[in-house]
Amino acid sequence: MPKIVDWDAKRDEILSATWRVIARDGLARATITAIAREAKCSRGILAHYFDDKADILGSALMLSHRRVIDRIDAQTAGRTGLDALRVTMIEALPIDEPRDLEAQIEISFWGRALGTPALRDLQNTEFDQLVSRLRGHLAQALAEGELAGGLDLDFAAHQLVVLIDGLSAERVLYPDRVSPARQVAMLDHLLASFRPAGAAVPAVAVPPAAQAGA
Amino acid sequence: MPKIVDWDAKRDEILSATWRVIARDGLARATITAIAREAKCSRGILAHYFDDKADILGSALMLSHRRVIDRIDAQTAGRTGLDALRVTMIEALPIDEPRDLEAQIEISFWGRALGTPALRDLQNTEFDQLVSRLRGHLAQALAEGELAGGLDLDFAAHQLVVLIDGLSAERVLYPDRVSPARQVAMLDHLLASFRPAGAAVPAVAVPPAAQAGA
Amino acid sequence: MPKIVDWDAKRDEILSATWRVIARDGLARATITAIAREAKCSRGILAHYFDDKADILGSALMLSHRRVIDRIDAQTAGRTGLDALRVTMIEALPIDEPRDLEAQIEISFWGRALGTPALRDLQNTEFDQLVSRLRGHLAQALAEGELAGGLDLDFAAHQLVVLIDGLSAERVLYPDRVSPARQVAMLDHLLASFRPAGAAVPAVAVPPAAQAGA
Amino acid sequence: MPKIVDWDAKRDEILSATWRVIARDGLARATITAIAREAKCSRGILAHYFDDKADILGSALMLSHRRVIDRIDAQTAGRTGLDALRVTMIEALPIDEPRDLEAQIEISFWGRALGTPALRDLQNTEFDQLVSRLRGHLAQALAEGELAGGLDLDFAAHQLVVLIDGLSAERVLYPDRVSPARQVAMLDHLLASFRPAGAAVPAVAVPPAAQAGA
DNA sequence: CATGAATGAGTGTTCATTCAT
DNA sequence: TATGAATGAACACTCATTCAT
Repeated sequence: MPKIVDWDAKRDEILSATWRVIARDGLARATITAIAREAKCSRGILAHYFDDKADILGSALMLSHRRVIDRIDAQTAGRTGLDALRVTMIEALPIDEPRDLEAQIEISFWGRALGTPALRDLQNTEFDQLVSRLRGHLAQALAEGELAGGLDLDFAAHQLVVLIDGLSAERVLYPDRVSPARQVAMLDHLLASFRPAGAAVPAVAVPPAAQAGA
Repeated sequence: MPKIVDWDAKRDEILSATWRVIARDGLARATITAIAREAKCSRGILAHYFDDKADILGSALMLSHRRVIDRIDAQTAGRTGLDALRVTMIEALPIDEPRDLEAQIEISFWGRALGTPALRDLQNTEFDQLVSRLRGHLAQALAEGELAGGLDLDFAAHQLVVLIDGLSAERVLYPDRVSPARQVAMLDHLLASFRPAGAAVPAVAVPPAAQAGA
Repeated sequence: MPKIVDWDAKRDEILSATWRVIARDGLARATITAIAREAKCSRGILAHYFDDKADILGSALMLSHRRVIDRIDAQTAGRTGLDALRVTMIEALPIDEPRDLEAQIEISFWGRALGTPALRDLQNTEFDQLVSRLRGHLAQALAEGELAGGLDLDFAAHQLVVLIDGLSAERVLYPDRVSPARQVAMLDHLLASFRPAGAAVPAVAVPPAAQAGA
Repeated sequence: MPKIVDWDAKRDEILSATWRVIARDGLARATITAIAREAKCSRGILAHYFDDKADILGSALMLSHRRVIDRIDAQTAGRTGLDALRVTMIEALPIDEPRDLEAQIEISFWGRALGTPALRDLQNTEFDQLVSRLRGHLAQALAEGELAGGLDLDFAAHQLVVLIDGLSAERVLYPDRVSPARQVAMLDHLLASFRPAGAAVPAVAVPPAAQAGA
């Protein structure tokens, strides 16, 4: 059914245009007109692919989340324990341009979530999903003896999420101060604190983006 | 003689009303009408105390920042080194209701800062101010032998700021998941990583708010 | 296929409504609401056809000028010298109802031009255009021996423009005192002063409007 | 009663400030606030000297008219016939800076008069007053044999008023194109046409302002 | 007398949405 | 399926006016 493919492709195209507008001008200026102009289509056409503006914005946020998840799924395939955990975190951090865009979208929606219960629920769901992934990798790492014995897995998973959110916010607000290398260094600093005392930190490959941006 | 009003008090009253609207309905719904209704005054009177809406919102953000700074100044008086550092961090974290409000204001403005250069500049200035404070306390702590010898002070100060931003965002988005006790625990986890290996962690008084909210 | 509308026709319709409002209520009362009501459309639709209110008012003035010019072009075709000059003047004077309307529009904008440089520039351009037309006809008339030898063409052209402006202002302010016949009489009085001493004044057809309104 | 003098002086001071605002920013921007700021007093004080804004503007226009009349009275004292007529016209033309200001005020109100019957009436009264003065001087000149026998006095008086209005409008809109000397030249051109054929035009003193601005 | 705080109506403008074509 | 004309509500802001001090 090529029709469906076209339909989804058109939706994604519109949502990508929405991202660009939000990242460039801010969520407050992401009007229907601006999105339509960025997507090079008429305003009315948006109503065919989306119910209303809230649907566009919500879908844009969900698409952003889904892309991160897909990327994490692709990267963690075949990996286990701390290795999988670290790769998951790397994919969630804004260490290159497309990930910067995702972080900008995410932070833009945080403020709006305050007065929009639907957005809060959506973000709570995403939060649960990410935490449970991280906690799963942590549990596996613990079982494989990679972590210190008394580590509180819930606490550790939460620390990781807080690190993602903190670094994402900083990266968006002060892009020059939060280089990819620094992000990875903070991640590794936190991961090191999870390991048993005196454990040798394994050499890990620094992702290309983090090298380039350092 | 005209009616005497306390100009600054009236301004603060309007800005407080602005905070409440932002925290309750979000920045996008913080209209002049909503602010005037919350402040129990007419729309027109706002023009007497502020140039325009941008002035109101910007002033609201600056007042929030100033209150945090004032509180930190009051608490750090007479303290030095890691003690002063920890107190500074505690005052910057959303561990009770008024601090929650400040965090909500802050996160609300993050998204808007994307498309508003004036806001970006304002927040960059605040960032510098906070980092230099934290770094000052760290340098003093290092001089007093409280920290590990090889500690990178800039990196450590940055980690602290990232922790504040990450916890603030989480607290605003998922208030039930980020208890005050957990925030303090994450702070102490990070501070412990700054100390020399094997150093005894001094017993610190957990702030009342963190106890109550746990 | 979307609804087909004649863009220019719709614009002209709105501008005509604008004229009526200005002539009836004055430029100060020519609000967007009043114009929309006169044009029997919503306020929002005006934004589809014009950038903003200044665009509406400026376009209204330019359309008025253009209609005068078009009329002059039509009437002067095939005429030369003093004959063309006189016809040009007749078309620029408020000697019937549609020309009265144009004069009202024009005089209304004079006051606003004081504080609006864009309007001043627009009117300067129109002034140049009219003066050069008049001077061209005068030069031709001089070449054909219709004028007194020592006539200062620039001065004469200026006198004609001053007459138009003076009669337009008077007609708008005191319509009952400035009949079409009187306007033509003043025009012919001035034209007679351009002719060689003792020259016979050719019989000219008084325009129907001037007869009717006398 | 010095109190009254002060009161009138204060009124005149406010009205002069009103003139300056109108001439600089246009009638549309002549707000109560702008006038109060120009007059260096509070907004509320204006309510003590005038009923409302319409009273301020109307009074400003009337004061402008009264000053012209006073000046004409002073200059025509002891003069008769064409001499008095010419002096009257000179005083009514914008040939120096203070008279330019009066012309700007006058033209500004023309547009507003369209939608404001009270202003129309006021200006009609002024028109009558000026025309009757001019006609009186013309009648005297005719009686003294200064004019051509068949001259239509009403028509001639009207021509003079049209010249004033036309030159005033031109001077306001295109100040550089309508020098004082040119204004006087046009006036004298018109006056010459009133004289008997072949009559010698008496040498007249060109006013200093007209000389300077030429 | 004089001040300036306060009000509320009115302005131009932006915007999401609907609907006929 | 797609267009864009049209609507009406909401917005920030300006302003003349009133009134307590």
